[in-house]
Amino acid sequence: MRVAQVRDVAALAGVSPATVSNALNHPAKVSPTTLARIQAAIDELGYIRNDAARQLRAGTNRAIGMVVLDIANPFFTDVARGVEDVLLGERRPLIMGNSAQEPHRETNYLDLFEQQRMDGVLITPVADVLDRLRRLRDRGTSVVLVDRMTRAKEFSSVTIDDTMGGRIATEHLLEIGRRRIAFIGGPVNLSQIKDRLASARAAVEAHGSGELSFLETETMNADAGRAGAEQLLALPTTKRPDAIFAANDLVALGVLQALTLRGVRVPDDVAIVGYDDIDFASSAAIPLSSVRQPARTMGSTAATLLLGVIADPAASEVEHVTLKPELIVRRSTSG
Amino acid sequence: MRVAQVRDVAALAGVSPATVSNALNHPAKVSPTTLARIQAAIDELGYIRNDAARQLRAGTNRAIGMVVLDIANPFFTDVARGVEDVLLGERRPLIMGNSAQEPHRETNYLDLFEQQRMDGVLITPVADVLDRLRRLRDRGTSVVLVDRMTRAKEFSSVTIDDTMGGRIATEHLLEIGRRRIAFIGGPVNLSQIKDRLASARAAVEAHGSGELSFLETETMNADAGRAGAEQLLALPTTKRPDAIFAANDLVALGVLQALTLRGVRVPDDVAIVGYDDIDFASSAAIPLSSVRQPARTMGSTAATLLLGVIADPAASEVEHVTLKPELIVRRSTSG
DNA sequence: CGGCGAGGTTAACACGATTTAACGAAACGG
DNA sequence: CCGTTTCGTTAAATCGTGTTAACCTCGCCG
Repeated sequence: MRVAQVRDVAALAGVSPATVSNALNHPAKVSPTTLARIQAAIDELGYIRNDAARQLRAGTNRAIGMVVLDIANPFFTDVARGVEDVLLGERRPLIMGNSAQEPHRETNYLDLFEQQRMDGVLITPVADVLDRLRRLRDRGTSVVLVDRMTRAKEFSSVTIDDTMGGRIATEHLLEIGRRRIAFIGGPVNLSQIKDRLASARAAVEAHGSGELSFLETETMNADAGRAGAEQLLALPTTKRPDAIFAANDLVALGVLQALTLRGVRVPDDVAIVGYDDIDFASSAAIPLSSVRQPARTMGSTAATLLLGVIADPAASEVEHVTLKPELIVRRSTSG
Repeated sequence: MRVAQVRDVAALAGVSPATVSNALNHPAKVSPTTLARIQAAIDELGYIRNDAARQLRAGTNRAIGMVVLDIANPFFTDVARGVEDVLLGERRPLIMGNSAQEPHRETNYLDLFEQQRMDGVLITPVADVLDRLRRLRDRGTSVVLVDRMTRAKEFSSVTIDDTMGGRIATEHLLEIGRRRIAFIGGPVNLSQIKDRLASARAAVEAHGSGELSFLETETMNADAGRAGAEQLLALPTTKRPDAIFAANDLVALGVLQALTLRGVRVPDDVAIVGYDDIDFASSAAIPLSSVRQPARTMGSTAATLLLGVIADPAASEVEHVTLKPELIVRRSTSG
């Protein structure tokens, strides 16, 4: 069955194709009566415009591409929700791709977005894709970075203040009387980890008493948390930490599980603070204190920033928004 | 800056545009030496083909669209991973949309996929979109249903055997000596829930002794689990269940949390079985027994099925694949 | 030496919607 | 009554690639 086209609609409505196009894209230019006739014809034929043709002629694709770092991590799906919130209002489709932290997947999606001549792209980069992003921009696709910043600062970005996050978590542990704090997470070449760790160290130092140890992991999932906890439990009792600061909630949940299974009381023996405040943090057997990252807000902010750049790529300044995290205290640090 | 086109590449390589097109799409038709010259020109200019033009001319969009029911549910992100696994190998981009169980979002994505003339669509429908799907198919877009089946059976589908899932979970609870089993989940008009509940009832009946109560919830998240558990705890001790079968792991985690906080011992006082075996099930403080759904396999199967239909829409029969779930026993049912 | 076939290349058109410039008709004022 | 403006409509050109049928150039064989 042949699919209805503009000229079919035009024929049925008794006007020319150009008028149909005007009706769809510039309704003000068409008289109300013909507008109604055209709409009726569209409904009758079930006409749906061919977006490829529209795109080719218009030279622009209204869709926004997003490369998510890890779709299995609730933090990033929350970010995506925030982006959707904004784009839906603008009637712009969101094309989401999952790089799963693999550079070749990331490249794949960038290729796709480049071929599609997208209006804009949001990305949390895995590999070094700066040159790719520059090329995208040169071709007319606006780019905003999410949860990452480049040194050169040539692209707008939205990040969350990790220095503050590390500080408030550590200060909280110190305030409830803990002195031997262990930080679990990694790898340390992630700027997020670096910042959280550094500010945790600074907080301990500023406090005067207490000490901070660091247990680096390769990944940040529950397995890493379990392994890290086991390692700490192997220490002689006097050396054992009385508080653990996990680099994210997945790690914290792993830690919590390992401690529980070994009969260590949380928070009495060991307090735990996580990071991200994913849904599961509050659903844990012992609800987890966590540094809440405004993930959804980050998504909506990034989308808004991107729309601004798209609206006027030349004029708009490069802008870096830093959002503030917030400590959510729950049972795991307040026996 | 003007973007390089086929004719620019052709000019630089000293051939005609048609030859460049042949080099890209039918390399066998072009001599190796000119092929090399063209490739060099492409690299030098950084040429990237305009997919809108390709699509318009070819009348087909290689991308596959997927409408995910709830991107915040790890079960569905696992399904998506399975789909990706297959499509990546075929060099077909996956365009993922999240309906978040809202009909208007679902419609939005279907509109998009229809305008884009996608080759294929995978969907876990929320609302009644059968007529939309039929129209898609009539326009040449193949459709495969994921985790759902229509009564009319006009579309291929992949589902998981919920009857079996309900049975094995219940039999397991009976085997470890539990007799008062409560099923928590809903809404009951979901065929999944209906099947799991019915087969749980059947299993209890077949066993001869024991009873099954049903606590319906409106949604299936941790909050619903917490609320349900509170309700059960309010019962007089003799009426309290000694086992809970939760309709999914999110509910089960909520139940586990509520019980733990109230000092109920799991599994000694109450055993818990969940459903889905999401990552967090094994990471819970008390690792959760759960009916594992082969989510990733479901995704890859659906994708494979879809590719088959796309390859030959006329010849291929409508096919329904039912995958078998598997019971994973952990601490929550094996003190 | 002429005809033939194969492989490689080319020119021209097609895809479906949008835009531009031109056009006709109605409305208006002098 | 005629010239001008306004509004709605139209024919034709355009976007960048893929395909088709024709074409050219060799090399080969009779």
